[in-house]
Amino acid sequence: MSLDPTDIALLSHLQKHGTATAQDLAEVLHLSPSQAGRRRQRLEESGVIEGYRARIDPARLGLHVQAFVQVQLASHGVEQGTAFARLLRTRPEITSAWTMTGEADYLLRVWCPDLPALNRLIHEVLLAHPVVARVHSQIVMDQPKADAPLPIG
Amino acid sequence: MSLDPTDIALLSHLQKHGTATAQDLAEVLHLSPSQAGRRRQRLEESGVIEGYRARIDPARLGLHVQAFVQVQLASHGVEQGTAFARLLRTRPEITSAWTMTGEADYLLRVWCPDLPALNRLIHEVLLAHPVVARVHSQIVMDQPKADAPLPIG
DNA sequence: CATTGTGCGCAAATTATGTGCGTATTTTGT
DNA sequence: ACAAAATACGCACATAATTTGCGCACAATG
Repeated sequence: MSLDPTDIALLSHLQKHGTATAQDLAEVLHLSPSQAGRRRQRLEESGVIEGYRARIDPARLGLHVQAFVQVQLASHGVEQGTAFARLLRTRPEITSAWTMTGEADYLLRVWCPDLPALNRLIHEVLLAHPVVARVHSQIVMDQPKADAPLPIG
Repeated sequence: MSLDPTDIALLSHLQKHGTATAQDLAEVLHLSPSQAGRRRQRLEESGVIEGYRARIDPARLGLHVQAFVQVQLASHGVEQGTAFARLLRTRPEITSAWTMTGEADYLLRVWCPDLPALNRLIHEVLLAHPVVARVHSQIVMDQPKADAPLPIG
């Protein structure tokens, strides 16, 4: 499926205003509400739009500590990888995980209520896991740009 | 404002299903649609819910390269900080930026169409800026866990 | 140059939202 | 412990949004 400029504008708007009605979109796109709705539906069904999320203030949930944890595994077999991937999936405080070029095997983004909780995560969950060799954690002090929409157009 | 268990359940659901109707929420929470809607409204107005976003498949937008860039500034005055913060705001391909404990001053998460574009970002935007002293970039190879909801409950 | 396909707006049926209102439940203060 | 106040609740109904069918216009295709 290919995206025309109207699709791009629609995605760009929905990325910022996820609850925009078909009528709102119609105004932005200079289209009728029915047609705007049909385009959205098409983008949802084709998977370009993966879903919708409410954004919640972490502090209001008591999540006061955001940190990045770099993890090195003991060895680099397929088995170790899947075992660690399983761990990632089961821990909700790990909200994102990446593998990257460079020295560390994994970069984790984690949210915890406080420093003791982060400490427990590191020592009782990550380091306690047999495939984990080393971790290095950095605590977020400030987030001058917070999860902005993807660059479109 | 304090959050009771019903609020938590509501937030948890909206965080995954941002377009849930008041009726959907009513079912999940064992509440009437009107009351579910009122709770949602209250959480929006009080700022607990910061907004709603559509999640878009980056690859479908042609964004094939995700990377993290660590940046060290030339000096650490307030002026350098605000100058760099201004740069962050104007560049859409930088979707997040953090300051953290440890050696590097900033960690940036960036999305680019391809490696040449990332290279241009680094050399023509970041390193070209007078306050930037050093950058170190790591390209994401895989993301085993992708922007999961915040841990609630 | 005809045919096919795609995108469009309109209209109407269906579905969802949101507010007034009266009742129930919980909290607060004495 | 108990009365008063505050908060949360469901129902009903008015308003708003969605989502189809349908016919028309325009562009691509052969």
